[in-house]
Amino acid sequence: MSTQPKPSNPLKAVRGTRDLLPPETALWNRIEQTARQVFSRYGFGEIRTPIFEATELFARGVGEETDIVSKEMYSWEDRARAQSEKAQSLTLRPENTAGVVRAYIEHKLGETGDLQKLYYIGPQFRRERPQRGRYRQFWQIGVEVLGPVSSGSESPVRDAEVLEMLATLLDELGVKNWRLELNSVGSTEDRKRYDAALRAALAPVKAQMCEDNQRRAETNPLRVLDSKEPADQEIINALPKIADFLDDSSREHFAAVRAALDACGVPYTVNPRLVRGLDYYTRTTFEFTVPSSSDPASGLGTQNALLGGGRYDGLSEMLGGPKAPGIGFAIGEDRLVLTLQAQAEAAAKAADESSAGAPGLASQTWVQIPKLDAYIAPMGAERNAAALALARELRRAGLSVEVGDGTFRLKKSFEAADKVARHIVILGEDELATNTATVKTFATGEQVKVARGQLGELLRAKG
RNA sequence: GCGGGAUUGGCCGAGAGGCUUAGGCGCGUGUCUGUGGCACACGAAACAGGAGUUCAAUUCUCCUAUCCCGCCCCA
Repeated sequence: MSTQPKPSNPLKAVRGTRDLLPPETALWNRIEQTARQVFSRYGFGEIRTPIFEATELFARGVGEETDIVSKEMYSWEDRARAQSEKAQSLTLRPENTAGVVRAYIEHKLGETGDLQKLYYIGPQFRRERPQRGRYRQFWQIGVEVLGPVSSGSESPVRDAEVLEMLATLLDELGVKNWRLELNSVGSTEDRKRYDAALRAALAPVKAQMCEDNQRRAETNPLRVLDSKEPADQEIINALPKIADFLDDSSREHFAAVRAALDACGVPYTVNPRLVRGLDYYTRTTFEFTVPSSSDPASGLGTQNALLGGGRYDGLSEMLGGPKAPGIGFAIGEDRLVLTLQAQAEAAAKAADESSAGAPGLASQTWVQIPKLDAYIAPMGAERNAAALALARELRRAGLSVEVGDGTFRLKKSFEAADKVARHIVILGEDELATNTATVKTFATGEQVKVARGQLGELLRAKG
C-alpha cells in the first residue's frame, strides 16, 4: 500500500486552469471585440489594473467575511525588499472592482469632477472547486461607473443605462433567452435593519429548516433567501421582504431605475430574493441568467448566472477614499462562451435534424473562420525562395496567404491548399521563366495563368 | 472543503479476468514526376498513474490525479 506522493505533472495545466486554442479563441476575440465596440458607444474607456494587489485591498473591499476572501484567494508573502522592511502579503485578484476603485482613489480621478466610465477585460483568480463554468483562472468583462456625487454617479439613470447596455450587448452577441433579475438591497443602514428583522423572523422557525439554512440563519441570514431547498420554500416565502425596509431615497431610486428600463423596453423580473455575495453592494443588484441545466440550450450547469453586478455607493470610502458612488458588473466570459457554444449547437441540431454529422466547428466557435485568399505551391524546393517572396508581395498588398513547400508532391499541395485557402497559386519552372503564376479556384475549378503583376488584383477580384 | 459518476490512439467510440484492444474520423505513404477533392492498398498511433487480489488484470479492489454532476458559493 505504498501510495506515492502526488506527482505534480509539469506538463499539465494546473487544476482549474486551461489552455484556449484556435479556433475557439476566435470566439473569445469576437466576444471581446463586440464588448469593446458596444462599451465605446456608451462612452466607456478601458482600464487595465495589475493582476495582483495588496491582500488588504480585497480584505477591506470585498469583505473579510465573504467566501472569496476567507477561503478562495491565492495569496503569498512577497519578499521583503530590504532588511528594514517586512514582507507584504499579495493576492491574485479575485475580482476587479476593488482594483478599479483603488486606481480611482490613487489617481485622484474624483478631483477631475468627471463621471468615470471604465471597462476591463481580464483574468481573475479564485481557488474554488472547478466545475463546468467555474475555473480557478477565469475571465471577466466588467464595467464600472463611478465619480463624485456632483458628476451624477448616484443617479438611477446610471443604473438603467448600464442595464440597458448589457441587454444590448447580449443581443448583439446573439445570446438567446437571457433574463434580467433585479432587486434593491437598500443602503447599508437599510440592510442592517433588514438583517435584524430576518434574524428575528428566523429564530422561531429555524429548527424546521435544513441544516444549511440553519447555519445560514446564524452566519448570514440574507443567504437563506438564496436557498433552493424545496422543503424550506414556504418558510422562506413568508420571511420579511427587503423592499419593506428600504428608506425613501432607496425606494425612489429603485422605482426610477425600473421606470427607465420600462421606457427603454428592457424586460426584467424583480426578484426580492436576489442577494449578492459581496459586502459592498448597495441599492440596485442584478443578475443576467440563461436557462439552466434542464435546458440543453444552456451550456451551464447550476452556474446559470452569466453576469452579476450592482451599485456600491460606499466602497470608495470603505477603502479610505472620497465619497464616490458607483455601479458596475462583471460578465463571466467563460460562461458566455459556454452559453454561445451550447446555443449554437442546439440551433445547428434543430436546423438539420436529419444529418447526424459530427459536431462541427459550430460547437467550438460558431464563428466562421474565413479561408485564406491563396495558397502558394512551389514546384520543387528550388522554387521555395521565390514562393516566399511572392507571398510577401501579396501579404503586403493585404491578402491572406499561406506558402507550401516545394518538396510536397502536387497532390499534397492541392490537399493542403484546399483545406485552408480559396485559391491555389502554382509556381513552377514555367511560371518563373515567364514571370507568371497559375491560379486555380477551388470553388469553380477554373484555372488561369496571369502575369505576376496582376496576381493580387485577380485574387481580389475573385474574392 | 463534502458527496456521486467517469477516464481506452490527435478526436469520437466498442469491448472482455487469459485469445490480436474493434470500428469511424483525422494523419502518413503508395497506386499518381505539373493538376487535388474520389477510390483502393499499406502504415503510425491508446487501456490516466500507482499499489493490491489472482496462475493470469486494461477488465475486480484500493489510493492518487484529472474531468463531469450535485452541495457550498460565485462570474
